[in-house]
Amino acid sequence: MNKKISKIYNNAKKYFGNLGWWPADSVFEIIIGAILTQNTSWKNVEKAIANLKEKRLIDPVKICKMRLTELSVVIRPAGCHNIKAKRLKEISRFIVAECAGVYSKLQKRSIGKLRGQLLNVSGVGPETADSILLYAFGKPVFVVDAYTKRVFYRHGLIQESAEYDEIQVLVHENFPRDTKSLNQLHALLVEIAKKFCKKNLPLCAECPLKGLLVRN
DNA sequence: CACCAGGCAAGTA
DNA sequence: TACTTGCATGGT
Repeated sequence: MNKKISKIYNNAKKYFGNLGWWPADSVFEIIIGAILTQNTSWKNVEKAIANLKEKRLIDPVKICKMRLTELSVVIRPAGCHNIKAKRLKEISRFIVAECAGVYSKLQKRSIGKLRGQLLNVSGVGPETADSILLYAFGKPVFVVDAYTKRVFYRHGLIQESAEYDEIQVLVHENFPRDTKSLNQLHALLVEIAKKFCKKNLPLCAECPLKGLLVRN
């Protein structure tokens, strides 16, 4: 077990403390958020979710029945609203078909099976699938995103060309495989990246991980 | 392979 | 003030 990821985790945690990520009122709200946040900042997603809540639309059956154009208007602040409206209907159809809103039915399935099924839904790629597995279903899965990739690259853990699955395997093999730790690790990496590891800029001198740095 | 869909915050000139 | 950048996925 390479200890580097745990060191990143410990240093970042000293700096940011416990982050307690992805608060939401329901499993389905998390699933919606996972779709809406694709290529989009969370601020914009919050506005779209607020619109959905106001109209009592955090409900897979209602989203299935709605007209695409109507849904599109409600989620507009999240960007790519026409595409994402389609994707919300796709994932809603999956939820209704597979569990009719009884999420414990899905939760009982293995990570491998559920991940495969989620990836089979149009508009759900690896990051979205893993976000749903971790945050909605509490499965011990690491979510790779642009921020975590950048932090790992700047600390010499991966090549710039490293692909999603490779990065995920690296974490799964070198970090405790439990839901709370993986949730916390992802949240910490995002905060580190935003504050100290910005794109196209040298690493900040104040970065709490700088002692672990091997390049840049 | 490159480009597009679309919004908004945050950063920079 | 006005321009630029970041940001997952699938279709063209």
